[in-house]
Amino acid sequence: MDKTYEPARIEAHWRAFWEREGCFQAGQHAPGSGEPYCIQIPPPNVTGTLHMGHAFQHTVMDALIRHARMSGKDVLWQPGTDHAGIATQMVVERNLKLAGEPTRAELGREKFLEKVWEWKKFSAGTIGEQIRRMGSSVDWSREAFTMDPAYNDAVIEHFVRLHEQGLIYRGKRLVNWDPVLQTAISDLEVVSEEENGKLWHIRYPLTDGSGHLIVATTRPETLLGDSAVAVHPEDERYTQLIGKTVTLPLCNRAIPIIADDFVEREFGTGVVKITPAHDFNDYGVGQRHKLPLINVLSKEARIIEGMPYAGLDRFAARKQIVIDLEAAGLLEKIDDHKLKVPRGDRSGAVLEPYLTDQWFVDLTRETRHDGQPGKGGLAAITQPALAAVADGRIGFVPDNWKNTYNQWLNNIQDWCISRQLWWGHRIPAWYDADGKVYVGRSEDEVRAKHPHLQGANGGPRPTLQQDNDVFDTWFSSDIWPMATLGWPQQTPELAKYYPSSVLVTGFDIIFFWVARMVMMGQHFMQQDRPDADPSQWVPFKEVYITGLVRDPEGNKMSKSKGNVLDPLDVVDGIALEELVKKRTTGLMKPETAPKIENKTRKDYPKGIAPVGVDALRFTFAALATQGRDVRFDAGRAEGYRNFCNKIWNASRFVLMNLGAIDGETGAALTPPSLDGEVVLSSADRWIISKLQRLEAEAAQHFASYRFDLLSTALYQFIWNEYCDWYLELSKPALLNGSPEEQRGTRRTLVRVLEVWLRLLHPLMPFVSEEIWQKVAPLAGKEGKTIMAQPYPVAVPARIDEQAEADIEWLKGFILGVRQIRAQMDIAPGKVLPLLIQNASAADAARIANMAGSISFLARVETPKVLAADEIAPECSTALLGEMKLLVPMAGLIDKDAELARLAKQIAKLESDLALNTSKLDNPNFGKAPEAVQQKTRDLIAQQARDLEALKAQSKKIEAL
RNA sequence: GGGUGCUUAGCUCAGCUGGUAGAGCGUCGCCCUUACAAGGCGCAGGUCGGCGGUUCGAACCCGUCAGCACCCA
Repeated sequence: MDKTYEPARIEAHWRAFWEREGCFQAGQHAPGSGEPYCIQIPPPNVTGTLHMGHAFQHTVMDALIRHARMSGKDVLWQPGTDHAGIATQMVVERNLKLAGEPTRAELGREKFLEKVWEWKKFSAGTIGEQIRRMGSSVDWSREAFTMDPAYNDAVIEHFVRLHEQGLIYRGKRLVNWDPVLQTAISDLEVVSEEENGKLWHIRYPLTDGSGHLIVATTRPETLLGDSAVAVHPEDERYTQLIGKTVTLPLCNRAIPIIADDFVEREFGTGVVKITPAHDFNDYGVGQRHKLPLINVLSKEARIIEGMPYAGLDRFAARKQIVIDLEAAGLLEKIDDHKLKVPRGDRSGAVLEPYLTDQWFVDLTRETRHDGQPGKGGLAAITQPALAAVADGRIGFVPDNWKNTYNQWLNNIQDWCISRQLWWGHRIPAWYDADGKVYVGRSEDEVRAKHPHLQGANGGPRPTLQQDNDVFDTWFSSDIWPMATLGWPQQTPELAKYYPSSVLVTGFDIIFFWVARMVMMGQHFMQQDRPDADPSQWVPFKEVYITGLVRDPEGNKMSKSKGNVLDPLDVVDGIALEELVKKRTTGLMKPETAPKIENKTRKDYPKGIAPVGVDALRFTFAALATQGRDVRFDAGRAEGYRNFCNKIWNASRFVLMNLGAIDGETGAALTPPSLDGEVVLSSADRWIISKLQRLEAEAAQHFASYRFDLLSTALYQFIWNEYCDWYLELSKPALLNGSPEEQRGTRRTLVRVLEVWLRLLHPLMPFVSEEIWQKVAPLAGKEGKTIMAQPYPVAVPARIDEQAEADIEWLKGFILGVRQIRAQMDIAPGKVLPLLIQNASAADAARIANMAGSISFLARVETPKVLAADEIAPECSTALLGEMKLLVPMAGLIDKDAELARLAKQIAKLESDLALNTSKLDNPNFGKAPEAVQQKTRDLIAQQARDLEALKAQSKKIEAL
């Protein structure tokens, strides 16, 4: 064993070993129930790389998975990636541009898709490598991709079935249109932020020449498509005008003045223009008042042919229209105005409400949209999804996230699932020459279903044209839990692993993904398993919502902000200059580079030190509190790297003391046998007892997903109990104990170590495996890998309260001496004489039993217990219960220093005592439970006794 | 406008059903003590955002105010 912990070598070795040995594959299990346990990875976008958020969630999932595997479950951790339609298409287009290759349009659909597949192959490899390096024990043999042929079939199947059930419709609706990407996007992909704009006040002359109305608008260019102007029905300023018409400026069309109570009287002039084809509110007004829809924009957001200003971009048109209105004397005024501008979350382009034909999933109707008998989407999909959480078949952790889920489902809109992209699942709909649409699993199926499409009497078949569009990516990941297990085939895997045990994901995709998986999973599995318990319909039993990883200032990490970290840069370390370079190259907005550089230099002045995978994983676990933000702190990761080093060295100590390695060289030796009689000391029994408590705690924290508490418990036990105390206590025992005692201590050293390595394994797989391999045989354990060993379970019978009390007493004893030593500036190596006054019989027995430990740890001579009538010399004092620890001052301790030390203790004790006394003096304290009262009385007695002792001591010294 | 959180030591955060506030990192002092200086030992540091209420007792429950954050419209 090397003298220092070097993670890189260890990690590479065991990663290869585990995969070679097939340790991650589903269907195998340690001795136990073999009950299925399944997690499906939230599939990362195939184009990207793993970021800190992925690494965090993968840490959590891998901990759960390794814990389940060690607990004897039949474990499947399903990996895979998502084709991420828009994102991927954008990335590939950008790459083509950077490489100076032909554009998407120039390539054409087929050639372009070849390019995307090339990129996918490369990118998926990177992601897979990252997942491997983090030690994630996913079953690679089952890796899935949302564009795999089988997965594709599942996507088509779920669309066709929904269509057959009347839950899909195609319609001309106003959708969010991205004029840059030239596709529709769903409400969820719209980001609205307040921006500075203008409010133009425009005069609309009354057609009868009796004056004009002033209309306030933020979008003057849409005036070309106005169908009406509207006022509030109770707005007295305008009531007499309702029903008249105004003449639309620049167009000379007469449009009606209508009344609708959606108009806010306080906004602008209280008169608004109504443009039903270019505004969501106006669309509703148009429906209510049967107004014509006048489209004025093309897909690129230019004014269309046949309109004034034809060919002008929307913003150019706005400028020109304002100029022309001004020239015509129709512009009343221009105010500054803040407004919410909707932008596409991918392109950043200002979106247009745009009238196009799109496919929708009905989620809002009680009955079928087409009037056929049967349930509509509200009854068939949305309400059952709400019920699954309401009746507890799906639980959220933390629980309050169900509010977010419910709120969204209660206000849901129909889902626009078509996208005008090339990369994705092409919509299985075909159009005949008349534009009539047929939906089916394939063109053949469509023709088979409709005899008139087969060609009469062997004549030519009518041509069919497939829909050019693809599905929204989320309309394929919504069946991830089913499709990765083989659905729509009823496979054994689907039978065994569906529903999965838990979904681990961030709160930001509760709507996008979680809710939609529940909707679809339940809808289809209810149909496939009509007789099963409803708990078998949902896609997962629990949803564990993690926080989002943020930078040290609490900002969300994003490439554009330049504050992203590659988890592997934390693992391997990265120099500042390299990190700056990484963050400032390939930016969408190169002008932000200086700012990013400054922030990087501020956040990581020395770069990032390498910590290894185990330390990073442990850091994530420690940060996995129930909050919604996780601020990543590289210093914390370094702290846990040190923890790894501690583990490493503690293990070296154990192996050395068992004769299994050479202390100097670290070379392996043949250790002497530990067989034979053993005697366990208080310390041995104490650490075994503490271990039981740790095991119980670990079980509890896994059950409640409290990885922060789990990591703290492990850290405390390993460092503060096992290393700080038990290893130290073992030293005198190994030096001076009888053969039986030595054997007892050696055995306890190695067995307790072997157990906590297993406890630690789900969080720190590499270092625990590396050490376990060496330690296990000495602890009488055999096995190929720690991965397949049982996760330790507490044995309550091994809790030893007597030993625990003994060691707590010992710790207090040693602390007392150490405090005197440190506060009196006595050299640590100096062996002190020690007198004991007022020792009870129990104290005396403990002193006798643990004399070796006391001398070694406190660096004192054998304590001399004074008889009741014996007079002590002048001493520095520490109290332990009623017993006094006395270090003679002669030649060691300064009188004033001791007085100052005592005074401080006295002051603290006095204030504590006053507090407790006043509590007890409260006449109503009698209402408190007896146990609480007794505890307070005991405490007061103790404090009073200590106070008296210290005061007496102080007086005595003062008198010197 | 509707909703959900947050405010505890210099920093990042725990604090279970209300019973004299905890951890890690950092700071300070002493130490290269034969597993570990990526270490050991010890100390310091908080009127738990403000105010009010319930209670014998409030970081915790209720109300209110202030500040911050996020989501939805």
